[in-house]
Amino acid sequence: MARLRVLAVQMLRNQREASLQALLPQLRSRLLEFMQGYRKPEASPGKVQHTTADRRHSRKGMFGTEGAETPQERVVGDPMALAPVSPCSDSSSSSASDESETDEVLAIENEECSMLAAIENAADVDMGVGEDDSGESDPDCKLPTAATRASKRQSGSGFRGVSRQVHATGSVNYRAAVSVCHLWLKTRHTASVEESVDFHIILIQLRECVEQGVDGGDGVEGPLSFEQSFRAACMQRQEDLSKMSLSFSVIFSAFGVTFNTPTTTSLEEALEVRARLLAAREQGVSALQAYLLEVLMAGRTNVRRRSRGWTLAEAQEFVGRFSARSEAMQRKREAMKQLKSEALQRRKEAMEERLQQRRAQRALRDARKLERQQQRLQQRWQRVVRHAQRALQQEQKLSASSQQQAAAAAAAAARAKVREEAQARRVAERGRRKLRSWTSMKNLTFQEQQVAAETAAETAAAASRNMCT
DNA sequence: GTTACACCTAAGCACATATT
DNA sequence: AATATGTGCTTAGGTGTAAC
Repeated sequence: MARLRVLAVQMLRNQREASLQALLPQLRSRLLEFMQGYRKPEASPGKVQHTTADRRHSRKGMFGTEGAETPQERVVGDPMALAPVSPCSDSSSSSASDESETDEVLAIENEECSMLAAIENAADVDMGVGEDDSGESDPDCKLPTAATRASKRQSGSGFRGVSRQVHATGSVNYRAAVSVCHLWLKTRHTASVEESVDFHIILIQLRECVEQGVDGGDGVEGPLSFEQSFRAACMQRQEDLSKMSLSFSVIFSAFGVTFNTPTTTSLEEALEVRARLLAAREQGVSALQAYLLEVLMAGRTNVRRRSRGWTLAEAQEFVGRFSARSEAMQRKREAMKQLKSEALQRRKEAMEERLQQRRAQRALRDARKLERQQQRLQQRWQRVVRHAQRALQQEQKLSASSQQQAAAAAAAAARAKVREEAQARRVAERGRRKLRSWTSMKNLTFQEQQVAAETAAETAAAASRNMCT
């Protein structure tokens, strides 16, 4: 394990500048080499037999009281190939140079560990998407999409599709599992992570083969049904599959209920259950319930270990969930619809209310405007009235004064007339006096008398005019 | 609705120890 | 010695759920 770390870190250090694409296959192949080298010597497929010796050995290893670690224990104790380890754990089997390098590794482990994990993931991606020509391609241990890579969910084993179980006693087990179109394939548990990874690789190859068969891909004569394709793929890998003690269950969700059928070791049974469940789902809730009830109540023969059976009441209660859930979903849909329409109604009402408010506001504004206009008119009117009154008063004043003036004028005119008349009389008197004096002057010619008379008349007239002005 | 897990429960086995 | 019972461990089967 330490060697692997050293190799990994060396490669990282040496090739940090190199492109990731170039680095990943090498790292991956080294990892697989290591894992191959550490493969458990005994390969006992099928049921695991616990001999007394095995168990004693296992217990010694478990409690760590005596004896050297077996390879298996080392793998179990160090399930993550690239996980941190204590410095002394590998000291007995490591060379001096390895030790120093291990120390170095440990020193930079914190820094590198996350990077290694990232690279491991990236390597998986690389192998899942791009093809590795090394012949050790592992299309299986992959995190194929960015979305999956970003997922917080992480396999405890460090390998996609291989789950890890740690028991209270500290023992660790691995199991590979893959789902293929509702069919869930699980291998037996193994104590060795690499064995489970191998199993998972085989399962993924199987899945790809099945999908190719269904799609009518390369080397396949036309599209096959899922069952045909699955059977054919299993036939091709019969030898590998026999080592894995595969068990099948159908994972399915319908009408809002997710469930899985009881596990079976019979592929044919699993395929049939799957096909019939899919068909029943198409037909509706009651058809699905009927068939599922049949499945649950059927005696189970193709199992390694029988789990609890279903009583009729339990099975009925379970299948009843479908109709209940279906009804609940229907109710939910209706409720949603109702809510939606209510929301729409509320929105409409709110809009109407806002509109009314706006109208009321506008009316209020208009009323205020009108009021202001009226006030202005009123004020203007009042001003006009005051003005008119003042004008009238002035008029009246004027009229009164003009009357006084007229009266005064009339009085003055009368006085003037009197004066004028008096003047005229005086002038006339003077003229008469002159005339009398002229008559006394008898020696004046007639013409001179005429001129004198005219002059006297003009003087009288001028005097009269002067009086008038 | 599907997939890929993590996690839990319990069946089944082997062994130790107590009882007959 | 035979049998019953308790304990420890492995692993099959099943459930829940996050992420998509």
